[in-house]
Amino acid sequence: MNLKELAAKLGLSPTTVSRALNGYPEVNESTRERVMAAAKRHNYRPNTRAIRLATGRAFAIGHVIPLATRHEIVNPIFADFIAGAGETYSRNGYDMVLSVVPDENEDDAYRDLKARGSVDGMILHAPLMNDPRIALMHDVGLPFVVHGRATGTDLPYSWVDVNNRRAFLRATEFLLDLGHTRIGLVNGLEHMDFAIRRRSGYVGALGARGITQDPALMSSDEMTEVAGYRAAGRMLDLPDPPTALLAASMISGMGARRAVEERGMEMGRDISIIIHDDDLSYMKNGEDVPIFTATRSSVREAGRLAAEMLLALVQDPTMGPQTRMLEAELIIGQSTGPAPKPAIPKG
Amino acid sequence: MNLKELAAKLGLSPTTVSRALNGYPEVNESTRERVMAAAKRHNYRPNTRAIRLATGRAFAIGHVIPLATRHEIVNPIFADFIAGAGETYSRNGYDMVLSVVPDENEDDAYRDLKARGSVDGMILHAPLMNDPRIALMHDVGLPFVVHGRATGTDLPYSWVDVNNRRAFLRATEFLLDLGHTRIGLVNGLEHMDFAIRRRSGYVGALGARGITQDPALMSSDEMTEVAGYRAAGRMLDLPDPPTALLAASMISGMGARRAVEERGMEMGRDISIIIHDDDLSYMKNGEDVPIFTATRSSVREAGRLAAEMLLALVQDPTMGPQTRMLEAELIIGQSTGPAPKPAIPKG
DNA sequence: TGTCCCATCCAAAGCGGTTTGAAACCGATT
DNA sequence: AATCGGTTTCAAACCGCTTTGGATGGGACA
Repeated sequence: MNLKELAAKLGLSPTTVSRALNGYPEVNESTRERVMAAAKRHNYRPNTRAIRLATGRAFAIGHVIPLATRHEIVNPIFADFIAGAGETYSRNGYDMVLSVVPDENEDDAYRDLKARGSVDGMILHAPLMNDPRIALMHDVGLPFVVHGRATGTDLPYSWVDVNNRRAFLRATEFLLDLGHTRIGLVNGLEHMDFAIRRRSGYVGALGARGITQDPALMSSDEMTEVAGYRAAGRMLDLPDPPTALLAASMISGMGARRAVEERGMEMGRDISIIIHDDDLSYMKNGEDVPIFTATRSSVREAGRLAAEMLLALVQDPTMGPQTRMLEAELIIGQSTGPAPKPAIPKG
Repeated sequence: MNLKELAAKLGLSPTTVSRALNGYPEVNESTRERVMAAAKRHNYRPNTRAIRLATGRAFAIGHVIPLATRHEIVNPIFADFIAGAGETYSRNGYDMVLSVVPDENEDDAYRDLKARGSVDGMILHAPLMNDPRIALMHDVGLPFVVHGRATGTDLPYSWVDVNNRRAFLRATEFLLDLGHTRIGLVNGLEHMDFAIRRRSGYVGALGARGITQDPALMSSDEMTEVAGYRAAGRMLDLPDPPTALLAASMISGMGARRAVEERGMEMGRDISIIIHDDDLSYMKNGEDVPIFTATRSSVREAGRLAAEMLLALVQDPTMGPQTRMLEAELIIGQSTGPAPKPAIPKG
């Protein structure tokens, strides 16, 4: 059932039917009702392919997912972001198209989506320091929103981000207040902007208390369980091991916990751990009592907000760059406690 | 730059240019080369919106993601499947459109995607027992592939699935061979087909050795860390606790591990754990030595295979239902060992 | 009664490709 | 020179919708 057939059945022109369905004023209310009723009765749905061609709009938002070789973006965090964004899209009648491409083709993917007219806007994931994609997107000329920020870029752009620096600053201060002075950082990859900011918060807090940073207590790797395990393990095996750890994610934290428990230590007593909790639906930080003390900020909510921002930009491209900073909460769980007294009693 | 402009520049008709670019035989080779060169030079990309309308095909595959209220599908396993499938799509010039909808609208979402012509085929996720979506999809009339199977459905359909029953049968036998007789099952939700099959494998293996099943040793819940923790904890606190556990996923297993370690036990010595490992990119089961003994089958690979199967079906709809059964490997890790001698010597 | 203005509806021209049916061209054959 | 078959090209219709630019008709007003 298409527009023409429906119009014929009603004894009206396609023009009028189209207008009636799309709420244009120049159609008699009784006619509109008749059209609406007939549309429902015949289960008419306008063909999106035709709408897209006719309007020149795609009613779709693109997400490019680079694959594998450089680093892996398809992680649980990404999944939750997508879920949040997708929710917003479908509520607004937009499709979400994911383009999974080998990362050497990433630039082409953005250009292609634009040139072939498959999307009206895009979300940029996992921005790096000086991320070249910001310039690329300006060149491409499609509205876009970055999930995160790209330090070093001087071009304007819209973003939604967590205040990563402040989150890790506060987490570090919290540990310092508990008497910890040897604090290890199990960070994400530090070519990623968020990881740089987190480190800056960590370093800043230490500096403010006059504690000099120790490179042996700072690691940077993928946010996987295994990487967290490895990094934590290395630090714990130092002659002068940390009494507290800061981990980049729930998953890193689980790895760290494995390393801790493997060494017969107990979290919250022998060693304190704070993680950043993205509030993933499948990886909740415990139930009533949080497992980990954590800086928490829902990445799903970030997805929703980024999508809303982007749709607004798509609807009104004259709107200038928008920004939205989310603050992480500091949630106290069972994984932190006062710094243990040194093993060799000092008095 | 569109087709008409390009044709004008070349002094050719749009027809010829279109044919030249699409490899039709009725165009002079020298003309084709001239056209190809010009297309590249002017960076011409055909507008997908127009192609879609003209050909009546969407060049896109749909995935419907029901949201939240019933159960949560947006999990790391899903993410990896999507990554695998997406890879195949883009290699074949197809888009992947995700439709994230409140689950009470799930049926409408399938119908909508078809009626509005946004996709040429769909993948069905997380099939249930007697899943009504199989009938729905037959009604909708688009090619589709199910990731998993739907026990109880008598309609034909294409699927890609892991041999879940056999995997859990073998895992259970492995534990029995190690002398375990009290084996707990930390299963996924048992309205999901894969969970039913796993239980059937587990029950089957016990039965074959004449061990009567104990309802207290069988749990069914979401595959989250917390749920795994809770289920394992409950079993461990029984007067007659299990000496081994079978967990539904890496994440459930991590929860189980937490419960185990919280009780001062050691995995592989005091209690054996086998998990099902979907070989998730962000949640590898250790490095050289696996953390958990596991039944392993890459869900990402399943995504690739399902996508390939679907594209074949889309290209040739007369092709009958296809099926593909994947066997899980049994990987020996550090989490299993012989059943501990009973605490109170019996003889 | 004739005009004018609205409210309402419609024909037709896009959108940017694909595809059908026919025309133009060319060398070969009679 | 006329005919023919094959190759190459093109004009125009079409996909299913939106949107522009009228047309139509009826009531208000002079």
